[in-house]
Amino acid sequence: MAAMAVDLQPPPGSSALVLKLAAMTLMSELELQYLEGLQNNMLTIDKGTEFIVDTEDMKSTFVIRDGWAARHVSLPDGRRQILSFALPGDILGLHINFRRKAAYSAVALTDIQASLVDPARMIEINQKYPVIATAMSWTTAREFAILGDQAVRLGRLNAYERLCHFLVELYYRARVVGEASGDEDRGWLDFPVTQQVVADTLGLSLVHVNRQFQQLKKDGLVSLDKGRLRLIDIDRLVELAEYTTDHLDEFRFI
Amino acid sequence: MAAMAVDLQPPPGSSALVLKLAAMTLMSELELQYLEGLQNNMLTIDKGTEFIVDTEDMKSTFVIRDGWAARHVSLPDGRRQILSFALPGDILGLHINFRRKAAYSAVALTDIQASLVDPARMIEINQKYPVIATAMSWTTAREFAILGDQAVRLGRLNAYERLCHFLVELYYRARVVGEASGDEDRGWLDFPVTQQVVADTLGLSLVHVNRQFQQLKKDGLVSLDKGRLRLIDIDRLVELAEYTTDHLDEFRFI
DNA sequence: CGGCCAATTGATTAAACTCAATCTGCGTGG
DNA sequence: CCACGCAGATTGAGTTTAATCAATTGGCCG
Repeated sequence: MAAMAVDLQPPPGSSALVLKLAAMTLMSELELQYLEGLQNNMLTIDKGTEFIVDTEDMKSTFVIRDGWAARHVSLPDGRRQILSFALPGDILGLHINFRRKAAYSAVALTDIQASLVDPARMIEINQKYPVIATAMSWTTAREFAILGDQAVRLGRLNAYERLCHFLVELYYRARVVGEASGDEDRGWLDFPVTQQVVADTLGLSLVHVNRQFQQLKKDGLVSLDKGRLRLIDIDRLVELAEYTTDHLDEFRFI
Repeated sequence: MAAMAVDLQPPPGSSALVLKLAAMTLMSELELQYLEGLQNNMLTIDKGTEFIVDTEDMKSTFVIRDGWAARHVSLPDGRRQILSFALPGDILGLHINFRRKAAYSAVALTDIQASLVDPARMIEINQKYPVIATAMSWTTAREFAILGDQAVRLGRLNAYERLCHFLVELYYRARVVGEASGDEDRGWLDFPVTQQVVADTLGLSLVHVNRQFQQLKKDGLVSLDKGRLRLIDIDRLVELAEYTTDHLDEFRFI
Protein backbone atom coordinates (compact mmCIF):
# COMPACT_ATOMS: atom_id res chain seq x y z
CA MET A 1 0.00 0.00 0.00
CA ALA A 2 2.98 2.29 0.46
CA ALA A 3 3.77 4.48 -2.49
CA MET A 4 6.94 3.81 -4.34
CA ALA A 5 8.56 5.29 -7.34
CA VAL A 6 10.93 3.58 -9.71
CA ASP A 7 12.83 4.85 -12.69
CA LEU A 8 12.06 3.06 -15.89
CA GLN A 9 15.05 1.40 -17.46
CA PRO A 10 15.31 -0.98 -20.35
CA PRO A 11 15.41 -4.40 -18.72
CA PRO A 12 18.35 -6.49 -19.91
CA GLY A 13 17.27 -9.27 -22.20
CA SER A 14 13.53 -9.15 -21.65
CA SER A 15 10.63 -7.98 -23.75
CA ALA A 16 10.14 -4.26 -23.81
CA LEU A 17 6.41 -4.11 -23.14
CA VAL A 18 6.02 -0.75 -21.51
CA LEU A 19 3.45 -1.81 -18.99
CA LYS A 20 5.71 -4.64 -17.99
CA LEU A 21 8.55 -2.25 -17.37
CA ALA A 22 6.15 -0.27 -15.28
CA ALA A 23 4.91 -2.97 -13.00
CA MET A 24 7.68 -5.51 -13.16
CA THR A 25 8.81 -5.00 -9.61
CA LEU A 26 5.30 -5.72 -8.44
CA MET A 27 4.40 -8.64 -10.63
CA SER A 28 4.47 -12.20 -9.47
CA GLU A 29 6.06 -14.91 -11.56
CA LEU A 30 2.58 -16.00 -12.55
CA GLU A 31 1.68 -12.59 -13.87
CA LEU A 32 4.93 -12.19 -15.74
CA GLN A 33 4.37 -15.56 -17.39
CA TYR A 34 0.83 -14.63 -18.33
CA LEU A 35 2.11 -11.44 -19.86
CA GLU A 36 4.62 -13.36 -21.95
CA GLY A 37 1.93 -15.82 -22.96
CA LEU A 38 -0.23 -13.02 -24.27
CA GLN A 39 2.36 -12.32 -26.86
CA ASN A 40 2.28 -15.64 -28.68
CA ASN A 41 -0.04 -14.64 -31.45
CA MET A 42 2.54 -12.77 -33.52
CA LEU A 43 1.97 -11.26 -36.90
CA THR A 44 3.80 -9.05 -39.37
CA ILE A 45 2.24 -5.82 -40.57
CA ASP A 46 3.67 -4.31 -43.73
CA LYS A 47 4.77 -0.73 -43.75
CA GLY A 48 1.93 1.52 -44.85
CA THR A 49 -0.84 -0.81 -43.74
CA GLU A 50 -3.69 0.83 -41.87
CA PHE A 51 -4.29 -1.90 -39.35
CA ILE A 52 -6.79 -0.03 -37.20
CA VAL A 53 -9.44 1.93 -39.07
CA ASP A 54 -11.67 4.30 -37.16
CA THR A 55 -14.69 3.48 -39.29
CA GLU A 56 -14.48 -0.26 -38.82
CA ASP A 57 -15.12 -2.45 -35.84
CA MET A 58 -12.06 -3.20 -33.79
CA LYS A 59 -11.21 -6.84 -33.64
CA SER A 60 -8.31 -7.02 -31.25
CA THR A 61 -5.70 -5.21 -29.24
CA PHE A 62 -2.20 -4.88 -30.71
CA VAL A 63 1.07 -4.97 -28.84
CA ILE A 64 3.92 -3.58 -30.93
CA ARG A 65 6.99 -5.78 -30.63
CA ASP A 66 9.13 -4.26 -33.36
CA GLY A 67 8.70 -1.23 -35.59
CA TRP A 68 6.82 2.03 -35.38
CA ALA A 69 3.16 2.86 -35.84
CA ALA A 70 1.15 6.07 -35.78
CA ARG A 71 -2.31 6.77 -34.45
CA HIS A 72 -4.03 9.27 -36.67
CA VAL A 73 -7.28 10.88 -37.70
CA SER A 74 -8.10 11.56 -41.33
CA LEU A 75 -10.45 14.36 -42.25
CA PRO A 76 -12.93 14.06 -45.12
CA ASP A 77 -10.95 16.52 -47.24
CA GLY A 78 -7.70 14.60 -46.92
CA ARG A 79 -6.03 16.45 -44.10
CA ARG A 80 -4.49 14.12 -41.57
CA GLN A 81 -3.42 14.56 -37.97
CA ILE A 82 -1.18 12.05 -36.27
CA LEU A 83 -1.97 11.93 -32.57
CA SER A 84 1.01 9.95 -31.38
CA PHE A 85 3.57 7.37 -32.33
CA ALA A 86 3.50 3.83 -31.00
CA LEU A 87 6.96 2.41 -30.40
CA PRO A 88 7.94 -1.14 -29.51
CA GLY A 89 6.35 -2.09 -26.23
CA ASP A 90 3.35 0.15 -26.75
CA ILE A 91 -0.22 -1.07 -26.92
CA LEU A 92 -2.85 -0.01 -29.41
CA GLY A 93 -6.54 -0.55 -28.84
CA LEU A 94 -6.36 -1.04 -25.11
CA HIS A 95 -9.94 0.11 -24.72
CA ILE A 96 -11.37 -2.21 -27.28
CA ASN A 97 -14.11 -3.33 -24.94
CA PHE A 98 -15.35 0.18 -24.33
CA ARG A 99 -16.21 1.27 -27.83
CA ARG A 100 -17.22 -0.51 -30.94
CA LYS A 101 -15.11 1.59 -33.27
CA ALA A 102 -11.73 3.10 -32.54
CA ALA A 103 -11.41 6.81 -31.85
CA TYR A 104 -8.50 6.85 -34.29
CA SER A 105 -6.85 4.84 -37.02
CA ALA A 106 -3.39 3.31 -36.84
CA VAL A 107 -0.89 2.90 -39.62
CA ALA A 108 2.41 1.03 -39.78
CA LEU A 109 5.25 3.52 -40.28
CA THR A 110 7.67 0.65 -40.75
CA ASP A 111 7.24 -3.07 -41.10
CA ILE A 112 5.92 -4.15 -37.74
CA GLN A 113 6.02 -7.25 -35.62
CA ALA A 114 3.00 -7.24 -33.36
CA SER A 115 1.10 -9.53 -31.05
CA LEU A 116 -2.65 -9.73 -31.23
CA VAL A 117 -4.52 -9.90 -27.96
CA ASP A 118 -8.06 -11.18 -28.08
CA PRO A 119 -10.71 -8.93 -26.50
CA ALA A 120 -11.72 -11.80 -24.25
CA ARG A 121 -8.21 -11.80 -22.85
CA MET A 122 -8.51 -8.15 -21.96
CA ILE A 123 -11.60 -8.97 -19.94
CA GLU A 124 -9.83 -11.89 -18.31
CA ILE A 125 -7.02 -9.56 -17.29
CA ASN A 126 -9.41 -7.18 -15.63
CA GLN A 127 -11.03 -9.98 -13.72
CA LYS A 128 -8.10 -12.16 -12.75
CA TYR A 129 -4.91 -10.18 -12.93
CA PRO A 130 -5.41 -6.94 -11.04
CA VAL A 131 -1.74 -6.06 -11.07
CA ILE A 132 -1.67 -6.26 -14.84
CA ALA A 133 -4.92 -4.34 -15.05
CA THR A 134 -3.48 -1.62 -12.87
CA ALA A 135 -0.35 -1.54 -15.00
CA MET A 136 -2.56 -1.08 -18.03
CA SER A 137 -4.24 1.86 -16.34
CA TRP A 138 -0.82 3.27 -15.72
CA THR A 139 0.02 2.82 -19.38
CA THR A 140 -3.13 4.70 -20.28
CA ALA A 141 -2.19 7.53 -17.95
CA ARG A 142 1.19 7.70 -19.66
CA GLU A 143 -0.40 7.77 -23.12
CA PHE A 144 -2.65 10.52 -21.86
CA ALA A 145 0.33 12.57 -20.75
CA ILE A 146 2.01 12.02 -24.11
CA LEU A 147 -1.10 13.18 -25.92
CA GLY A 148 -1.27 16.20 -23.63
CA ASP A 149 2.26 17.12 -24.63
CA GLN A 150 1.23 16.77 -28.24
CA ALA A 151 -1.64 19.20 -27.67
CA VAL A 152 0.72 21.74 -26.12
CA ARG A 153 3.10 21.40 -29.06
CA LEU A 154 0.31 21.89 -31.56
CA GLY A 155 -1.38 24.70 -29.72
CA ARG A 156 1.38 26.84 -28.33
CA LEU A 157 4.79 26.03 -29.81
CA ASN A 158 6.04 27.40 -33.10
CA ALA A 159 7.35 25.12 -35.82
CA TYR A 160 10.94 25.08 -34.63
CA GLU A 161 9.97 24.46 -31.03
CA ARG A 162 7.55 21.73 -32.04
CA LEU A 163 10.27 19.87 -33.85
CA CYS A 164 12.70 20.17 -30.94
CA HIS A 165 10.12 18.98 -28.48
CA PHE A 166 8.95 16.13 -30.64
CA LEU A 167 12.44 14.80 -31.28
CA VAL A 168 13.35 14.92 -27.62
CA GLU A 169 10.18 13.12 -26.63
CA LEU A 170 10.83 10.46 -29.20
CA TYR A 171 14.37 10.03 -27.97
CA TYR A 172 13.35 9.58 -24.37
CA ARG A 173 10.56 7.20 -25.25
CA ALA A 174 12.86 5.18 -27.48
CA ARG A 175 15.46 4.99 -24.72
CA VAL A 176 12.99 3.52 -22.28
CA VAL A 177 12.50 0.53 -24.56
CA GLY A 178 16.12 0.23 -25.58
CA GLU A 179 15.63 1.62 -29.07
CA ALA A 180 17.92 4.59 -28.63
CA SER A 181 21.35 5.05 -27.16
CA GLY A 182 23.26 7.96 -25.74
CA ASP A 183 23.53 9.87 -22.50
CA GLU A 184 22.20 13.11 -21.11
CA ASP A 185 24.16 15.25 -23.58
CA ARG A 186 23.59 13.50 -26.85
CA GLY A 187 21.89 10.47 -28.31
CA TRP A 188 20.93 8.70 -31.47
CA LEU A 189 18.12 6.59 -32.73
CA ASP A 190 16.68 5.15 -35.92
CA PHE A 191 14.30 7.60 -37.49
CA PRO A 192 12.36 5.72 -40.12
CA VAL A 193 9.77 8.35 -41.03
CA THR A 194 9.31 10.72 -43.94
CA GLN A 195 9.03 14.44 -43.50
CA GLN A 196 5.38 14.15 -44.52
CA VAL A 197 4.77 12.00 -41.46
CA VAL A 198 6.50 14.54 -39.27
CA ALA A 199 4.39 17.25 -40.88
CA ASP A 200 1.19 15.35 -40.12
CA THR A 201 2.38 14.87 -36.56
CA LEU A 202 3.31 18.48 -35.91
CA GLY A 203 0.42 20.05 -37.77
CA LEU A 204 2.73 21.67 -40.33
CA SER A 205 3.23 21.51 -44.07
CA LEU A 206 5.84 19.23 -45.55
CA VAL A 207 7.82 22.15 -46.92
CA HIS A 208 7.92 23.89 -43.59
CA VAL A 209 9.09 20.79 -41.78
CA ASN A 210 11.87 20.45 -44.30
CA ARG A 211 13.02 24.01 -43.63
CA GLN A 212 12.88 23.65 -39.87
CA PHE A 213 14.93 20.46 -40.07
CA GLN A 214 17.52 22.30 -42.10
CA GLN A 215 17.63 25.06 -39.53
CA LEU A 216 18.03 22.52 -36.76
CA LYS A 217 20.97 20.97 -38.59
CA LYS A 218 22.49 24.37 -39.32
CA ASP A 219 22.20 25.20 -35.64
CA GLY A 220 24.21 22.09 -34.87
CA LEU A 221 21.49 20.50 -32.78
CA VAL A 222 20.76 17.39 -34.80
CA SER A 223 22.16 15.48 -37.72
CA LEU A 224 20.44 12.93 -39.86
CA ASP A 225 21.88 10.44 -42.26
CA LYS A 226 20.47 7.28 -43.72
CA GLY A 227 17.52 7.20 -41.37
CA ARG A 228 19.70 7.62 -38.32
CA LEU A 229 18.96 10.65 -36.17
CA ARG A 230 21.53 12.11 -33.86
CA LEU A 231 20.63 14.58 -31.14
CA ILE A 232 23.80 16.59 -30.66
CA ASP A 233 22.81 18.86 -27.79
CA ILE A 234 19.86 17.54 -25.85
CA ASP A 235 19.99 20.20 -23.16
CA ARG A 236 19.70 22.90 -25.77
CA LEU A 237 16.89 21.07 -27.53
CA VAL A 238 14.95 20.79 -24.30
CA GLU A 239 15.58 24.46 -23.59
CA LEU A 240 14.30 25.45 -27.02
CA ALA A 241 11.27 23.22 -26.63
CA GLU A 242 10.21 25.43 -23.69
CA TYR A 243 9.17 22.57 -21.49
CA THR A 244 10.31 19.13 -20.62
CA THR A 245 8.82 15.74 -21.11
CA ASP A 246 10.45 14.26 -18.06
CA HIS A 247 7.16 13.65 -16.33
CA LEU A 248 6.66 10.72 -18.64
CA ASP A 249 8.90 8.27 -16.94
CA GLU A 250 7.86 8.45 -13.38
CA PHE A 251 6.16 5.38 -12.13
CA ARG A 252 4.36 5.38 -8.86
CA PHE A 253 2.31 2.45 -7.91
CA ILE A 254 -0.71 2.35 -5.63
CA MET B 1 -19.81 -11.06 -21.15
CA ALA B 2 -22.02 -10.03 -24.04
CA ALA B 3 -21.32 -6.62 -25.46
CA MET B 4 -23.96 -4.00 -25.09
CA ALA B 5 -24.22 -0.40 -26.06
CA VAL B 6 -26.32 2.26 -24.42
CA ASP B 7 -26.88 5.86 -25.30
CA LEU B 8 -25.94 8.27 -22.61
CA GLN B 9 -28.78 10.44 -21.41
CA PRO B 10 -29.04 12.81 -18.51
CA PRO B 11 -30.69 10.76 -15.78
CA PRO B 12 -33.70 12.50 -14.29
CA GLY B 13 -32.98 13.79 -10.83
CA SER B 14 -29.74 12.02 -10.11
CA SER B 15 -26.17 13.17 -9.88
CA ALA B 16 -24.50 13.74 -13.19
CA LEU B 17 -21.24 11.91 -12.55
CA VAL B 18 -20.23 10.84 -16.01
CA LEU B 19 -18.88 7.48 -15.02
CA LYS B 20 -22.11 6.81 -13.23
CA LEU B 21 -24.07 7.56 -16.34
CA ALA B 22 -21.80 5.20 -18.11
CA ALA B 23 -22.11 2.21 -15.90
CA MET B 24 -25.42 2.79 -14.22
CA THR B 25 -27.19 -0.03 -15.94
CA LEU B 26 -24.54 -2.40 -14.66
CA MET B 27 -24.11 -1.17 -11.15
CA SER B 28 -25.64 -2.82 -8.16
CA GLU B 29 -27.42 -0.83 -5.48
CA LEU B 30 -24.32 -1.24 -3.33
CA GLU B 31 -22.08 0.29 -5.92
CA LEU B 32 -24.41 3.16 -6.63
CA GLN B 33 -24.56 3.91 -2.93
CA TYR B 34 -20.81 3.78 -2.61
CA LEU B 35 -20.52 6.20 -5.51
CA GLU B 36 -22.89 8.62 -3.80
CA GLY B 37 -20.98 8.23 -0.56
CA LEU B 38 -17.77 9.24 -2.27
CA GLN B 39 -19.24 12.62 -2.88
CA ASN B 40 -19.76 13.69 0.70
CA ASN B 41 -16.60 15.67 1.09
CA MET B 42 -17.81 18.75 -0.76
CA LEU B 43 -15.95 21.98 -1.13
CA THR B 44 -16.27 25.25 -2.98
CA ILE B 45 -13.50 26.42 -5.27
CA ASP B 46 -13.49 30.08 -6.20
CA LYS B 47 -13.32 31.09 -9.81
CA GLY B 48 -9.74 31.57 -10.89
CA THR B 49 -8.24 29.23 -8.32
CA GLU B 50 -5.61 26.85 -9.61
CA PHE B 51 -6.60 23.82 -7.59
CA ILE B 52 -4.27 21.35 -9.25
CA VAL B 53 -0.74 22.57 -9.90
CA ASP B 54 1.57 20.50 -12.06
CA THR B 55 4.60 21.35 -9.97
CA GLU B 56 3.08 20.34 -6.67
CA ASP B 57 2.18 16.98 -5.23
CA MET B 58 -1.39 15.93 -5.86
CA LYS B 59 -3.36 15.43 -2.72
CA SER B 60 -6.66 14.12 -3.95
CA THR B 61 -8.99 13.41 -6.82
CA PHE B 62 -11.70 15.97 -7.63
CA VAL B 63 -15.18 15.30 -8.87
CA ILE B 64 -16.80 18.39 -10.34
CA ARG B 65 -20.38 18.74 -9.15
CA ASP B 66 -21.12 22.22 -10.40
CA GLY B 67 -19.16 24.70 -12.50
CA TRP B 68 -16.47 24.43 -15.12
CA ALA B 69 -12.73 23.82 -14.84
CA ALA B 70 -9.90 23.67 -17.34
CA ARG B 71 -6.87 21.42 -17.45
CA HIS B 72 -3.91 23.39 -18.76
CA VAL B 73 -0.17 23.58 -19.16
CA SER B 74 1.73 26.81 -18.62
CA LEU B 75 5.01 27.40 -20.39
CA PRO B 76 7.90 29.21 -18.72
CA ASP B 77 7.42 32.27 -20.95
CA GLY B 78 3.77 32.67 -20.06
CA ARG B 79 2.11 30.91 -22.96
CA ARG B 80 -0.68 28.64 -21.85
CA GLN B 81 -2.44 25.72 -23.48
CA ILE B 82 -5.71 24.44 -22.17
CA LEU B 83 -5.98 20.71 -22.83
CA SER B 84 -9.65 20.22 -22.07
CA PHE B 85 -12.56 21.48 -20.06
CA ALA B 86 -14.00 19.61 -17.11
CA LEU B 87 -17.76 19.92 -16.82
CA PRO B 88 -20.04 18.80 -14.01
CA GLY B 89 -19.73 15.07 -13.60
CA ASP B 90 -16.13 14.98 -14.78
CA ILE B 91 -13.25 13.76 -12.70
CA LEU B 92 -9.87 15.41 -12.33
CA GLY B 93 -6.82 13.58 -11.05
CA LEU B 94 -8.13 10.09 -11.61
CA HIS B 95 -4.58 8.79 -11.88
CA ILE B 96 -3.39 10.29 -8.67
CA ASN B 97 -1.84 7.04 -7.55
CA PHE B 98 0.27 6.70 -10.65
CA ARG B 99 2.30 9.85 -10.51
CA ARG B 100 3.45 12.10 -7.77
CA LYS B 101 2.81 15.30 -9.67
CA ALA B 102 0.05 15.99 -12.14
CA ALA B 103 0.78 16.10 -15.85
CA TYR B 104 -1.23 19.30 -15.99
CA SER B 105 -2.68 22.02 -13.81
CA ALA B 106 -6.37 22.70 -13.32
CA VAL B 107 -8.07 26.03 -12.84
CA ALA B 108 -11.64 26.93 -11.91
CA LEU B 109 -13.29 28.76 -14.80
CA THR B 110 -16.31 29.49 -12.63
CA ASP B 111 -17.03 29.02 -8.96
CA ILE B 112 -17.04 25.28 -8.51
CA GLN B 113 -18.68 22.79 -6.21
CA ALA B 114 -16.50 19.71 -6.07
CA SER B 115 -16.11 16.55 -4.06
CA LEU B 116 -12.71 15.47 -2.87
CA VAL B 117 -11.89 11.80 -3.09
CA ASP B 118 -9.06 10.52 -0.96
CA PRO B 119 -6.34 8.60 -2.80
CA ALA B 120 -6.93 5.68 -0.48
CA ARG B 121 -10.48 5.53 -1.73
CA MET B 122 -9.25 5.23 -5.28
CA ILE B 123 -7.24 2.20 -4.28
CA GLU B 124 -10.19 0.77 -2.46
CA ILE B 125 -12.29 1.13 -5.60
CA ASN B 126 -9.76 -0.77 -7.63
CA GLN B 127 -9.71 -3.57 -5.12
CA LYS B 128 -13.33 -3.88 -4.08
CA TYR B 129 -15.53 -2.32 -6.72
CA PRO B 130 -14.51 -3.70 -10.07
CA VAL B 131 -17.55 -2.31 -11.86
CA ILE B 132 -16.71 1.19 -10.69
CA ALA B 133 -13.07 0.63 -11.58
CA THR B 134 -14.07 -0.43 -15.06
CA ALA B 135 -16.34 2.57 -15.38
CA MET B 136 -13.38 4.75 -14.44
CA SER B 137 -11.36 3.13 -17.21
CA TRP B 138 -14.18 3.92 -19.56
CA THR B 139 -14.14 7.51 -18.36
CA THR B 140 -10.45 7.65 -19.07
CA ALA B 141 -10.99 6.29 -22.56
CA ARG B 142 -13.55 9.00 -23.13
CA GLU B 143 -11.19 11.71 -21.88
CA PHE B 144 -8.58 10.30 -24.19
CA ALA B 145 -10.91 10.59 -27.16
CA ILE B 146 -11.76 14.17 -26.19
CA LEU B 147 -8.08 15.02 -25.98
CA GLY B 148 -7.52 13.37 -29.36
CA ASP B 149 -10.19 15.60 -30.86
CA GLN B 150 -8.44 18.56 -29.32
CA ALA B 151 -5.18 17.54 -30.99
CA VAL B 152 -6.92 17.31 -34.37
CA ARG B 153 -8.44 20.74 -33.88
CA LEU B 154 -5.10 22.25 -32.96
CA GLY B 155 -3.11 20.50 -35.63
CA ARG B 156 -5.30 20.47 -38.70
CA LEU B 157 -8.29 22.80 -38.41
CA ASN B 158 -8.16 26.51 -39.13
CA ALA B 159 -9.38 29.07 -36.63
CA TYR B 160 -12.98 29.11 -37.83
CA GLU B 161 -13.22 25.33 -37.94
CA ARG B 162 -11.63 25.02 -34.53
CA LEU B 163 -14.24 27.25 -33.02
CA CYS B 164 -17.12 25.39 -34.69
CA HIS B 165 -15.78 22.05 -33.57
CA PHE B 166 -15.09 23.19 -30.05
CA LEU B 167 -18.54 24.69 -29.53
CA VAL B 168 -20.27 21.59 -30.83
CA GLU B 169 -18.21 19.33 -28.60
CA LEU B 170 -19.00 21.48 -25.63
CA TYR B 171 -22.69 21.41 -26.45
CA TYR B 172 -22.82 17.64 -26.72
CA ARG B 173 -20.82 17.15 -23.56
CA ALA B 174 -23.00 19.61 -21.69
CA ARG B 175 -26.13 17.86 -22.89
CA VAL B 176 -24.97 14.54 -21.53
CA VAL B 177 -24.91 15.98 -18.04
CA GLY B 178 -28.06 18.04 -18.42
CA GLU B 179 -26.27 21.38 -18.66
CA ALA B 180 -27.52 22.23 -22.13
CA SER B 181 -30.88 22.05 -23.81
CA GLY B 182 -32.04 21.86 -27.37
CA ASP B 183 -32.52 19.28 -30.07
CA GLU B 184 -30.62 18.11 -33.12
CA ASP B 185 -31.05 21.41 -34.95
CA ARG B 186 -30.25 23.97 -32.32
CA GLY B 187 -29.32 24.24 -28.69
CA TRP B 188 -28.21 26.55 -25.96
CA LEU B 189 -26.00 26.45 -22.95
CA ASP B 190 -24.32 28.70 -20.41
CA PHE B 191 -20.95 29.80 -21.67
CA PRO B 192 -19.11 31.29 -18.72
CA VAL B 193 -15.67 31.75 -20.25
CA THR B 194 -13.72 34.71 -21.57
CA GLN B 195 -12.39 34.86 -25.09
CA GLN B 196 -8.90 34.58 -23.62
CA VAL B 197 -9.82 31.16 -22.27
CA VAL B 198 -11.15 30.13 -25.66
CA ALA B 199 -7.92 31.42 -27.22
CA ASP B 200 -5.81 29.33 -24.84
CA THR B 201 -7.97 26.34 -25.63
CA LEU B 202 -7.82 26.67 -29.39
CA GLY B 203 -4.20 27.74 -29.63
CA LEU B 204 -5.13 31.14 -31.04
CA SER B 205 -4.69 34.76 -30.03
CA LEU B 206 -7.42 36.57 -28.18
CA VAL B 207 -7.91 39.00 -31.04
CA HIS B 208 -8.30 36.24 -33.57
CA VAL B 209 -10.85 34.40 -31.46
CA ASN B 210 -12.84 37.59 -31.20
CA ARG B 211 -12.89 37.96 -34.97
CA GLN B 212 -13.86 34.36 -35.60
CA PHE B 213 -16.69 34.65 -33.11
CA GLN B 214 -17.95 37.70 -34.93
CA GLN B 215 -17.81 35.83 -38.21
CA LEU B 216 -19.72 32.94 -36.68
CA LYS B 217 -22.42 35.33 -35.51
CA LYS B 218 -22.51 37.10 -38.85
CA ASP B 219 -22.94 33.73 -40.54
CA GLY B 220 -25.96 33.13 -38.35
CA LEU B 221 -24.54 30.02 -36.73
CA VAL B 222 -24.37 31.10 -33.11
CA SER B 223 -25.50 33.93 -30.93
CA LEU B 224 -24.20 34.93 -27.56
CA ASP B 225 -25.68 37.22 -24.98
CA LYS B 226 -25.03 37.56 -21.30
CA GLY B 227 -23.01 34.38 -21.09
CA ARG B 228 -25.65 32.33 -22.84
CA LEU B 229 -24.54 30.63 -26.03
CA ARG B 230 -27.03 29.56 -28.65
CA LEU B 231 -26.11 27.17 -31.44
CA ILE B 232 -28.47 28.09 -34.23
CA ASP B 233 -27.57 25.52 -36.85
CA ILE B 234 -25.81 22.52 -35.40
CA ASP B 235 -25.75 20.52 -38.62
CA ARG B 236 -23.94 23.32 -40.38
CA LEU B 237 -21.52 23.74 -37.48
CA VAL B 238 -20.68 20.05 -37.60
CA GLU B 239 -20.24 20.23 -41.33
CA LEU B 240 -17.87 23.18 -41.01
CA ALA B 241 -15.94 21.46 -38.29
CA GLU B 242 -15.02 18.77 -40.84
CA TYR B 243 -15.55 15.88 -38.54
CA THR B 244 -17.92 14.85 -35.85
CA THR B 245 -17.53 14.22 -32.18
CA ASP B 246 -20.31 11.70 -32.01
CA HIS B 247 -17.96 8.90 -31.05
CA LEU B 248 -17.85 10.39 -27.56
CA ASP B 249 -21.10 9.09 -26.29
CA GLU B 250 -20.99 5.47 -27.14
CA PHE B 251 -20.74 3.22 -24.19
CA ARG B 252 -19.94 -0.39 -24.62
CA PHE B 253 -19.27 -2.45 -21.63
CA ILE B 254 -17.14 -5.55 -21.34
C1' DC C 1 19.17 3.96 -67.67
C1' DG C 2 14.61 5.00 -66.20
C1' DG C 3 11.26 5.51 -62.78
C1' DC C 4 9.77 6.65 -58.38
C1' DC C 5 9.70 8.41 -53.87
C1' DA C 6 11.40 11.68 -50.86
C1' DA C 7 13.93 15.88 -50.13
C1' DT C 8 14.91 20.43 -51.43
C1' DT C 9 14.41 25.14 -53.37
C1' DG C 10 12.28 29.62 -54.82
C1' DA C 11 8.51 32.67 -55.15
C1' DT C 12 4.16 34.14 -53.73
C1' DT C 13 0.02 34.19 -50.84
C1' DA C 14 -2.74 33.74 -46.89
C1' DA C 15 -3.67 33.02 -42.06
C1' DA C 16 -2.90 34.43 -37.80
C1' DC C 17 -0.16 37.35 -34.55
C1' DT C 18 1.20 41.60 -32.38
C1' DC C 19 0.71 46.15 -30.92
C1' DA C 20 -1.94 49.83 -29.52
C1' DA C 21 -6.04 51.97 -28.77
C1' DT C 22 -10.87 52.35 -27.80
C1' DC C 23 -15.30 50.83 -26.26
C1' DT C 24 -18.81 48.63 -23.12
C1' DG C 25 -20.99 46.82 -19.24
C1' DC C 26 -20.99 46.54 -14.53
C1' DG C 27 -20.10 47.15 -9.79
C1' DT C 28 -18.69 50.40 -6.20
C1' DG C 29 -17.76 54.25 -3.38
C1' DG C 30 -19.06 58.93 -2.66
C1' DC D 1 -27.64 58.86 -8.67
C1' DC D 2 -23.31 59.47 -10.78
C1' DA D 3 -18.28 59.32 -11.69
C1' DC D 4 -14.68 56.04 -11.58
C1' DG D 5 -12.27 51.89 -12.32
C1' DC D 6 -11.76 47.54 -14.19
C1' DA D 7 -12.26 43.43 -16.84
C1' DG D 8 -13.50 41.90 -21.07
C1' DA D 9 -14.70 42.83 -25.86
C1' DT D 10 -13.75 45.19 -30.07
C1' DT D 11 -11.24 47.64 -33.76
C1' DG D 12 -7.45 49.04 -36.98
C1' DA D 13 -2.91 48.72 -38.88
C1' DG D 14 1.21 46.52 -39.72
C1' DT D 15 4.08 42.29 -39.28
C1' DT D 16 5.29 37.47 -39.06
C1' DT D 17 4.74 32.73 -39.61
C1' DA D 18 3.57 29.19 -42.17
C1' DA D 19 0.97 27.54 -46.31
C1' DT D 20 0.75 27.00 -51.15
C1' DC D 21 2.31 26.33 -55.77
C1' DA D 22 5.57 24.76 -58.88
C1' DA D 23 9.74 22.99 -60.11
C1' DT D 24 14.07 20.63 -59.44
C1' DT D 25 17.22 17.49 -57.26
C1' DG D 26 18.97 13.20 -55.08
C1' DG D 27 19.05 8.43 -54.03
C1' DC D 28 17.80 3.90 -54.79
C1' DC D 29 16.02 -0.14 -57.07
C1' DG D 30 15.02 -3.01 -60.91
